[in-house]
Amino acid sequence: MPNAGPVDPLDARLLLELAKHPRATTSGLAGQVGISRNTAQARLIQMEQNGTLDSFERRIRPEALGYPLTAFITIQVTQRRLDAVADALAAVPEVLQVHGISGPIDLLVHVVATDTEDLYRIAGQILAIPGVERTNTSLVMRQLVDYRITPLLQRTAGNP
Amino acid sequence: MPNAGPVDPLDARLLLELAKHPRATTSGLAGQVGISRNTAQARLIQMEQNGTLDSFERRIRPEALGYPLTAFITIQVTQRRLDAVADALAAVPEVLQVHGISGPIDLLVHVVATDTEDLYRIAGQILAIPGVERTNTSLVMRQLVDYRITPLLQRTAGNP
DNA sequence: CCTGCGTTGGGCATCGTGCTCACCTTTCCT
DNA sequence: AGGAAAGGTGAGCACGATGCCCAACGCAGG
Repeated sequence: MPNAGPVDPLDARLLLELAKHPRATTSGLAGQVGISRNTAQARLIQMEQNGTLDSFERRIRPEALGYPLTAFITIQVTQRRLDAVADALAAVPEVLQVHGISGPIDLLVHVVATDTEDLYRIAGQILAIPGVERTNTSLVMRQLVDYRITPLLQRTAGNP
Repeated sequence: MPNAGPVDPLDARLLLELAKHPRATTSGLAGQVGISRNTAQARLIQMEQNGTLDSFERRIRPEALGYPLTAFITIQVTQRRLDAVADALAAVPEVLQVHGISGPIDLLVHVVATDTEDLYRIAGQILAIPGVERTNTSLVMRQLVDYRITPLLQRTAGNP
């Protein structure tokens, strides 16, 4: 498993630059951050391998693929069927991610859909999975804060 | 706003290759997909600009920054205070994303923390925001399905 | 004091990039 | 049918970036 990639301030500054300019070259990044190209290259390769960076899939917007609707479905599962339910969820293409969470609700499922009808179909498909007791679908109507991690990066970088 | 980037099967195949090899070169991708380098380059640049691709931030793992805990906090908000609450949430670095959702619960907040104590502090900080009526914190204990979008990509690519 | 470890600057051959062009095919419009 | 528009192709070219090597330096811990 990906061990904790201990990101030091130097790495953080490189990542901040990358967040601003995803297509920046290694040499360019080195210049911006003020380190030698060799060091920048070493750090980047290391980060790509030690689990600091997630899959490229994260950058692909479902909207662009024709799935403009996002919803979160909470699931209560018959105990001891968690893994079986997870497998069944993984078989649904529109399921992007499944979290096992604490509390009365067992699963939080991140799904996308082409339209409301499609979402209804997917919700039904999930409800039909053996072991699924109860579901609750919440449609995402607005992104009030878009995904960002720069605040934490700046903290690691020693925010100047 | 990013208009829908209509991803065609060719784009999808490029993205699938990129998902497998994030550091692949444009020339390499063109070879793998079986198109000319010129076309691949044009498609990639276009996707980077028309909103098909999300920010690079998405690929940075919070765990690597020293935030191994992930939680989802649901919030009920005093109506008409949504934007004010959203602004206050955006001021919390550990808040990665905020969704406005349908149903009795108004907001779904994605947060990370260094440990449980840290999470408790953040939850308290959120509860103290004027307009926040009720919160409910669910700790993510396991990723039952890791984020993936390849199933949808393969569908777009005309899954062979 | 000495030994690793990471950074540095230099250098080098190769490859990738960004860009331009002429040419071709397909599609759509008149 | 004719013709324009859009997108793919192969070729070419100058420049920069890449991957890799090495000797030297500063700094930490033993």
